[in-house]
Amino acid sequence: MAAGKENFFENVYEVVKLIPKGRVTSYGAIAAYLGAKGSARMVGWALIASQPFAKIPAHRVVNRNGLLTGKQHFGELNAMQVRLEQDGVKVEQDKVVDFEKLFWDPGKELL
DNA sequence: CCAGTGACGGCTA
DNA sequence: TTAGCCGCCACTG
Repeated sequence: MAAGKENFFENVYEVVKLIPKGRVTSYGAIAAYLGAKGSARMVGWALIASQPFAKIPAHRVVNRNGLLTGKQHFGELNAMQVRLEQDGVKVEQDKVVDFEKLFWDPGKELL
């Protein structure tokens, strides 16, 4: 882990950690905020790497549909949903309820 | 070195 | 409206 691209990962962790409780965001939003607009996949990759690294609320990051696409990487499939519910986010069918309302844009709320 | 895959997103048919 | 394809960047085999 020397440096360079790691900056991108570090930025992802920073933003995700700044997500307020009860709020959620999307990969594309983070990617766009970091300047990697269009490369939302890299954000997902960063979260996978962030999982064992630190306590990153990755469960607050979902896809553009508000679907818990990454629940599979939380160990148990319901772990992500449970965590979201503990944060005050309602989840139905592995999907965030009122995703638009709970959506937290780093480039808009943070900026 | 080349090919396939992946926690996504946007466009086209 | 829904379904399918391509594009993005990085990692593994």
